[in-house]
Amino acid sequence: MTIDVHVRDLRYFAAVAEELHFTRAAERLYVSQPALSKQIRALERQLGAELLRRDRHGVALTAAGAALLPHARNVLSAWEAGAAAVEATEAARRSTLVVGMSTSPGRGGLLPAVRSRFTAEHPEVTLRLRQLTWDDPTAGLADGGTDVAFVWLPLPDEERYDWTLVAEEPRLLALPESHPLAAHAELDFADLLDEPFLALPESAGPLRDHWLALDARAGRPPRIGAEISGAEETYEALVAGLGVCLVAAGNAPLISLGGVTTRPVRGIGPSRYVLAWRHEDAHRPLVGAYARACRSTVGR
Amino acid sequence: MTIDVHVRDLRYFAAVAEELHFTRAAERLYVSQPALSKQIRALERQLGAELLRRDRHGVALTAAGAALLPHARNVLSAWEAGAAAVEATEAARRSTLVVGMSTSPGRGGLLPAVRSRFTAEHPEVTLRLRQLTWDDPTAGLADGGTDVAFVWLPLPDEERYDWTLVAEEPRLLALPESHPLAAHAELDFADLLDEPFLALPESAGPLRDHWLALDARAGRPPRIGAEISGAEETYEALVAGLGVCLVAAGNAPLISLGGVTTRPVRGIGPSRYVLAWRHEDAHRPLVGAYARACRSTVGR
DNA sequence: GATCGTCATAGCCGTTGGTTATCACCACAG
DNA sequence: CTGTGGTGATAACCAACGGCTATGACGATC
Repeated sequence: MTIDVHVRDLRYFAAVAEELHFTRAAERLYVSQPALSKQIRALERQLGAELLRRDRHGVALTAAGAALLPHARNVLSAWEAGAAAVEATEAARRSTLVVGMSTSPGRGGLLPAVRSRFTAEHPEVTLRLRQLTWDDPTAGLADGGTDVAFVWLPLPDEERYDWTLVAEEPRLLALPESHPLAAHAELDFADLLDEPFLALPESAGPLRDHWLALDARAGRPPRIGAEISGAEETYEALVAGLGVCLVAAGNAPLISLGGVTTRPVRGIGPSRYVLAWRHEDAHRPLVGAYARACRSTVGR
Repeated sequence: MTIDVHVRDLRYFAAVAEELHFTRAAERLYVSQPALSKQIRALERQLGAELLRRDRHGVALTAAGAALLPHARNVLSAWEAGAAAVEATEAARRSTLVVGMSTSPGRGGLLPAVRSRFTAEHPEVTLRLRQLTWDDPTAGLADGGTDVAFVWLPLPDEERYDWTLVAEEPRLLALPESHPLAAHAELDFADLLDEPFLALPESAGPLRDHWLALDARAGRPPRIGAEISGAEETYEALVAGLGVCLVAAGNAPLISLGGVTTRPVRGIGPSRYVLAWRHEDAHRPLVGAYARACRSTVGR
């Protein structure tokens, strides 16, 4: 059976113990004298001990009060430190922006350009870059690990996020150079329905379906050759012949290395690459500023 | 502008931070889960910082929460120590009885006899003896310095105290052997009305009047030779011829030293020596026990 | 696809913590 | 002796707090 106390009451007690005068202490604490009187009595009742003796000659500490006073001060300073620590952490958070991304956005120095625009406007802000795996299609937005993120549409829980368009790119088919279909300069998606595909993890949700082009399969389930959650992994799976996969045109260079190539595909739409943030963060100045910096960099 | 907090809320927070599970923490804290949830949110609102992140995968500490946790533990342990200190002090007070007296009660080993009876009944109790000056006719009862006290009636604020009779003794006149009145074996108070008297301090109130035998003066104000607030002082004042004074028969030996003597006085009543305590302490076991020990010692 | 378990919300109610107005008491000046 | 000023305590009132039960939204699981 622990007995708790309001830190305020200890502050009140310490003030009275210092002043040895209720009215003056009440003034110092910006409360009325009866309120102070009542709170001190409540504290005494709660502790089952008389802390202050009031008589004709004034106010004096009792033994119990004298025993409590240093501890009360300890509690007060401990709490002060705690509140300050939270405040400091919070201030750091407010002046730090974490940018999430799955693979590098690349695309001709987009990231450095946005950074320089942003830091020109907010030189005091620390900009942190965070790379996340493909398990999380929101690149850290969902769990608060990031404040803004470069991601591919569609996002899960779409209404929870706002975004601004970075690029809209056609999807190419990535496949081993040795693959029979590599002989064609351009492909038709209808010819790929039976091909094993490399797929994002289940947790990627609608984004996984998008890169499988589920909407172009008329209900026929795709064959899954392997699951991939990184660029190197994808390259290895392609070389190993585990399957083929769609990639955005802008990402083609990342995997078009020895033994892997890409081909245009008819019959599927483009993909949209966006900078996204949580809807509830829309008002945060840094989020807005970064989005603006991104927009004006892209729109140039 | 200081922000206070209820220690309970920190306890709640620490519990959730340890369990990382609201329902389990609520059980451990013996509160309902909604109550816990609400209090944590209130704490977060008060601090203006998210302390815990709740999402599909469970509960996790945020940076602010992690920053707060050790401080919260500090506050909790500081308060625990404070409460324990008060409790210890209070326990000591409950097991200590402070006995006040102005001069030694003397009277044939009364004090040791009461002590041995009392400690036989309460061997665990510390009995402290405290000597007080004649400025305080209640011998420390008024300001709480003592729990019980051997005093002379009448007391100021008589209704505030209870008492049990120790002795009823005639009042003698103490005077220098060289004084003309010392020639008589017995005196009449009417013959003393013009004598300068030694008086207790003003603060002694009605007791001062009693030792001046004000009620036997028919309104004629006494002549005050000096104020006295101790036995040695009284002896010196008598020897110096500053005045005479009344003393209880039982106290006569204390000042009947070289050059000072006492004589019976007709026309004034006796004095009552009592063990007294504050009325509000009447129920305290130790007070009652001491009074009982005193009564049975006296009544023997 | 129903169920379970999680945390959040709603609505209710006794308690708390503040207010102003007033009292009882004492010291002190006239 | 008698006002008068200043002390802390008390009364009456009221908004906010802190707890409860019941219920909801949402994933995870079988």
